[in-house]
Amino acid sequence: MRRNAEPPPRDEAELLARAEALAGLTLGELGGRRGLAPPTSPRRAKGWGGQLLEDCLGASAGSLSEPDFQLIGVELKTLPVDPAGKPLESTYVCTVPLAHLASPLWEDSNVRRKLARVLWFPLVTSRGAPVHARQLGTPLLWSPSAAQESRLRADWEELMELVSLGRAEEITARHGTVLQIRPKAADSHARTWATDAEGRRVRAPPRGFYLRTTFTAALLARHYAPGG
Amino acid sequence: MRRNAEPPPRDEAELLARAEALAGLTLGELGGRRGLAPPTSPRRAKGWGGQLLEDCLGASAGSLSEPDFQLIGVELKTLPVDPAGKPLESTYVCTVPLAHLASPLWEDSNVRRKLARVLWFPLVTSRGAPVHARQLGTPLLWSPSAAQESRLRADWEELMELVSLGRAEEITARHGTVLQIRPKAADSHARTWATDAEGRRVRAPPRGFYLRTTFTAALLARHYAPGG
DNA sequence: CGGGATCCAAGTGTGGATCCAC
DNA sequence: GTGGATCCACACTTGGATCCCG
Repeated sequence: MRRNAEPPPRDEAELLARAEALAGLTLGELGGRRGLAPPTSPRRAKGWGGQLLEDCLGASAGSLSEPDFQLIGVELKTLPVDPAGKPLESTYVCTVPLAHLASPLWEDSNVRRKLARVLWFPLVTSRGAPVHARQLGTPLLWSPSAAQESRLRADWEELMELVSLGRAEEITARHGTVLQIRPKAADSHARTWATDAEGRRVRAPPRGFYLRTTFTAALLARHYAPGG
Repeated sequence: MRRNAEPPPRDEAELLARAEALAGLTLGELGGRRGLAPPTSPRRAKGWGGQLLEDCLGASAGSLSEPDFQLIGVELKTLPVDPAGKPLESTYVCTVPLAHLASPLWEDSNVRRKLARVLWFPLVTSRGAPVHARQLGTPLLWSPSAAQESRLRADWEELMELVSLGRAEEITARHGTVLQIRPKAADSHARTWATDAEGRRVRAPPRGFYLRTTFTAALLARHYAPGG
């Protein structure tokens, strides 16, 4: 990837215009424009669509801990949906900081920063259909409503309190109503540095924050539903 | 590399025996034993000989900040020499910690740890000869004499005092009588984190500690010279 | 159905050093 | 001669996510 990437968009209007121009294309067609063939196995296609879109829309290359579109502060997220528009998967947000004991503030959190402004790109994914047939829907430029941010914040504070106490091991994907914590690693053997309840540096599985499908489903529904 | 590496030696005697059995071989012959052909361009061969030898002698794979032979606490260093046995290059020891302000102690330094016990392997390198013709000399298991350690320590303390003051930028390869600091990076654009004179985190070129050739020449001479 | 497990690409850092222009 | 610049391999990390079995 990162071959012949587009220049960064200068403002949200330009980004949205570019994005809307891609609606309706399949990943096969989009890849063809850049001379790239989608992986044939779905397992090997994880992330491929998202990175292809980044190139096509001019996201800054490999920006670390920066929004995908740094200049204008927008994060790009593809969202696999079924033909009815219902999200099929949870959405990864960012890694969970397991090594810092100090109880952090929502205002300073990566979750809040990442979700402050998002360009959602639905990707219509039919069960059993090949990767190249996945089809881009209509993109949506979004910021959390007050109610949405409250829910995110409540979950985040509850989860991070456990993390700050060195009790991250107790957290499962069942915690959190809209935001959850799940493994985020190459495999279950991966380890990163964490702080345990006694303040010692220990090895623990890396984790990530994810948005539940109920949250992204509601978000899409508010914009695309008849009368929404 | 790391293909079919040998098991680690159990003690210094076993390591030295294995090493001595390789004396006289060329890199071409040694690589042939493992089915590996030396790079044809000298530029692309940097480090190749050293890593090949690690495999042949059973060094622990990719051990980070650990001696090459962890079990027995020995570091392996190849040393390019001319046909008369005189070192052709300085010897890289370890990276310079640029980010920590606290003035460190020689006793805790990586330089001291790395050089506490070294298996030196001369590699006879004739000017203009191809990589495969470089020939292993007689290995030497070494620890610093009291006088050698005093010199290393004096240089290290002088250099690290400047580093601790955030004045690493003032250091050139001209400092130090036996130990020097030089760039250690993919290229001159590389940057790592450092602390400046005002205590701010800044970007700076990565540096390494190197032994001057005068030091390694004297070290070899003491063992191999007639009457040494 | 969804919680736990996994997959790819690319950037970064470290360890192995020697190259080469001035 | 040698100070500054460079070269390769590989582990690790992060960012992009979706897979898939119980």
